[in-house]
Amino acid sequence: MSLRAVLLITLQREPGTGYDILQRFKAGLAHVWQASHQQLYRELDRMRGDGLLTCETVSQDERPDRKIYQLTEIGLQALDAWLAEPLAASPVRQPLFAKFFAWERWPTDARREELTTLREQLKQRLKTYAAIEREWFSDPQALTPSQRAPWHTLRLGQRLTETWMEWIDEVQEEVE
Amino acid sequence: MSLRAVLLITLQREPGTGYDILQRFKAGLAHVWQASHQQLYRELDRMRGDGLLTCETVSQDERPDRKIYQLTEIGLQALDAWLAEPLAASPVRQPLFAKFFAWERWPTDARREELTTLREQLKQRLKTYAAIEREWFSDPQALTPSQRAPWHTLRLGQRLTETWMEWIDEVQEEVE
DNA sequence: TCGATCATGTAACAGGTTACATGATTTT
DNA sequence: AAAATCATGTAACCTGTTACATGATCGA
Repeated sequence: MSLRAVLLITLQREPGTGYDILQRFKAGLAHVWQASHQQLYRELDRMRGDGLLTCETVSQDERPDRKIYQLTEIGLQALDAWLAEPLAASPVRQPLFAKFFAWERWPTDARREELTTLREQLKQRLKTYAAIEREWFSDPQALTPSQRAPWHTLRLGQRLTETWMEWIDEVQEEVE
Repeated sequence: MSLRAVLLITLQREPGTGYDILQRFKAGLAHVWQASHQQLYRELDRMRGDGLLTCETVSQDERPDRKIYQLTEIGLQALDAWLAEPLAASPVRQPLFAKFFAWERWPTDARREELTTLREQLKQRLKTYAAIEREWFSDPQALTPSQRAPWHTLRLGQRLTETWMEWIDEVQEEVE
């Protein structure tokens, strides 16, 4: 259901195509949701079938058609129902932690590479977040409450990432 | 693959039944992995079919049979292969963040309840972590490296949970 | 000329959830 | 008398991943 809800939210803000939404996931929603294009196209078609969206096909010269999706009244109601319902707690799944439970069998080289690579990815993630912050939230004090709310999520994303990075540094320092 | 790897690790430490593993997930591995009993029984049977595990059925009076699973040589090799291979970055999926992007449509009551409930769950999680720490890692200084490694994962679990809780407090303070 | 971007999909498979099912024993 | 614990499963379904497919334009 959550992918569906995320699609309802982004299309409620602004109608768009599957491709457009993919770009939003990469740009302004990188800390919120990721999905493959296959998943998006399939889910958008299902949502249209369920009456949550309408689809308008726009022909373009020299380019594939664009299928622009837009919320219906039913879609809006589904969104409101989802917002009213508290989320279930998300299950814990940390495959990296599992490796620490097999410490004796985990070769030192592999461990070093694993942690270094992860640290790089997290650093990259922080860069992405900083770019989003510059682009959308350059002056946090000047934001209206409904603009400030998404900004909070970005801040948490940053802090969680920082917490991870600090931990990696500590672990590496201790075992090297 | 990750569930399979977690099963390999826990069975390598000590053979056991699906039910046993479920208890380990609740007790000492609560910050690492969660899975339902259905998933465990299905996966254990598949792993036996793939030659990663052997299964010994032990009859008990007055109780259902216990099926004790144990790693085979092939299972050990599969574990080593998994440890050597770096993990793929885990996809970002934060349905709660999505709600913040629909701030205007998110009723105040629902939001308050959502955050309060989540905070309670996180607090509960910290209690669970504290219990694990008391039980398994009561004297961190005295641990051998291979005992200390899992302890590190518990510490990160705690810090991430604390980061979340601090953020909830800040958000609630700002909007109330 | 090669890779990236624009723009859409189908099909098979893997992983996870929910519902249903059984039945004795122990604890409250 | 009711609920939790012990111990196993089947079946249907939903969600996410991987592989395959098409085809034009634009910049290096």
